[in-house]
Amino acid sequence: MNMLRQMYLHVHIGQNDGLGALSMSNIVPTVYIVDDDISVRESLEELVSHEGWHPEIFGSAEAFLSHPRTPVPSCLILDVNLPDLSGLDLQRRFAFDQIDIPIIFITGYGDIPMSVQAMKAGAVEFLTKPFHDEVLLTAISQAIERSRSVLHDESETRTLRGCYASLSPREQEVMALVVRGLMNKQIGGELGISEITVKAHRGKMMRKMKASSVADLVNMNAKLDPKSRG
Amino acid sequence: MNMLRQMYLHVHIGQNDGLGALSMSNIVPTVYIVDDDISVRESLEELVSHEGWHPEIFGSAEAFLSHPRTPVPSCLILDVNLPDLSGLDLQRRFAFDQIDIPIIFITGYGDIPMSVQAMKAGAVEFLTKPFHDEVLLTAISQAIERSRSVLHDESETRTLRGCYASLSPREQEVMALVVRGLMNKQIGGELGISEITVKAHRGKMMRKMKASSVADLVNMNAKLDPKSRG
DNA sequence: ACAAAACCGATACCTAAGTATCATCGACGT
DNA sequence: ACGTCGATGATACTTAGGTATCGGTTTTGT
Repeated sequence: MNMLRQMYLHVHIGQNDGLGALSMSNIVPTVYIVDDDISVRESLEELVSHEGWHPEIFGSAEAFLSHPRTPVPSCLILDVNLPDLSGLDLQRRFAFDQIDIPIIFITGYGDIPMSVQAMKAGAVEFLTKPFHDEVLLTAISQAIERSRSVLHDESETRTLRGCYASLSPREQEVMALVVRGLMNKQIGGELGISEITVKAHRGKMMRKMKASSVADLVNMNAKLDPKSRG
Repeated sequence: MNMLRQMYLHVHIGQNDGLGALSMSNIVPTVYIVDDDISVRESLEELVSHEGWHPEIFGSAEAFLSHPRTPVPSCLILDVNLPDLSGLDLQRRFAFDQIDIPIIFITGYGDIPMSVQAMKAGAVEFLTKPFHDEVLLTAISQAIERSRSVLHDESETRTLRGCYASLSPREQEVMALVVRGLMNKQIGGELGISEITVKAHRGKMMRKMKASSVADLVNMNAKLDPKSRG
């Protein structure tokens, strides 16, 4: 336990690894704790900080929502039975808002339909009190791993969207046809323009997208538009 | 209800849609029912067949396992509490054997950890008795939809694997470098052969893979090797 | 041992892709 | 009104990709 804490402390104050903020391997993850029971909050806070993570506690879903979230790997330990806005409500709201934060539910009074709904909606874990600390800690680790990969993915997608948005309408059209494997003359036919003009658009598009090859571009497009694949 | 049954009957005896067996839209899906309670089996069998699906009933996990499964869209209604091999055991076994059949759990005596485990392992639904017929029927519909897409996917992947397996070792190496976006001369450099030889391998590879373009090939490769992407 | 296939490479030829330069036209904003 | 940018296209040139045909060696399976 103590070693773990030291390790996190060390990497926290250590040098950047050269990969930039995207690697996130030198950042202390945040564990949000939302529970209306003050004693639960405090004991979880202690447990989480003792493992080297950064805890942030809230007494209600509303309090959590009004708090700005920083872009670091994080997860949410969420009581199902909250006054006003319940844990499941909050999860639904995140889904609606396209916010992907891994959720670990805990509850004293839960039932099977509740747990099934939570898991269907993508929860990492659904624990009933009382539970062993290690079970929760394992779940947190998994959740944070997932958060890491989600953040990495989102940052990549944001960059791609930025590139794509910088394309002119024509360049976007040309790109769509290039990733479908059409030749320049076919693209020209589709768009009713000459082959040489297609080459001009295509070249500019490739530079704007920072794509080094068609293969590269196809992979970018798959990330931008996942349903472009069967 | 009656209309539904007639509809399924109609498509069953109707003509093929011209898309081949892959479309599966003219095939009656199979619903496997595994429960040790004979009265449950019979009532579910009646319910399922009344909806136009083809029920197959089993009294134990072992009986189900020894029965050959046909390649049609299907799902499994599985009692959690079975003697010998439990429902969760069976699910684990399917996961181990890479068999992807959508599972709907039903149980009279279940708890939350059980349901959470089942859902984590990919179950479509986890119902506690008693439940309304329509809830189960909705779950079955979803499960069969999933099965349809899984079958479609698997058949596609099988075809691709067949093509890939027909490639010579060298052709496979060339393909790997082509989908990474390398030019022929670079590929030659990597493999220590001349550019013209790369062209020969590449041409033969493209024909064997039935790929009409590099874009096409990249998409094929993504299906064959999903982790080739970030 | 012999045939088949894989592997390698050269010449020749054609098509496709990419770049650079120049030019025209219209839309949009200052 | 002027400048910028997007879109279009022509000429000219270079590089890359693809095929066909020929030849050779090595490996492999029967």
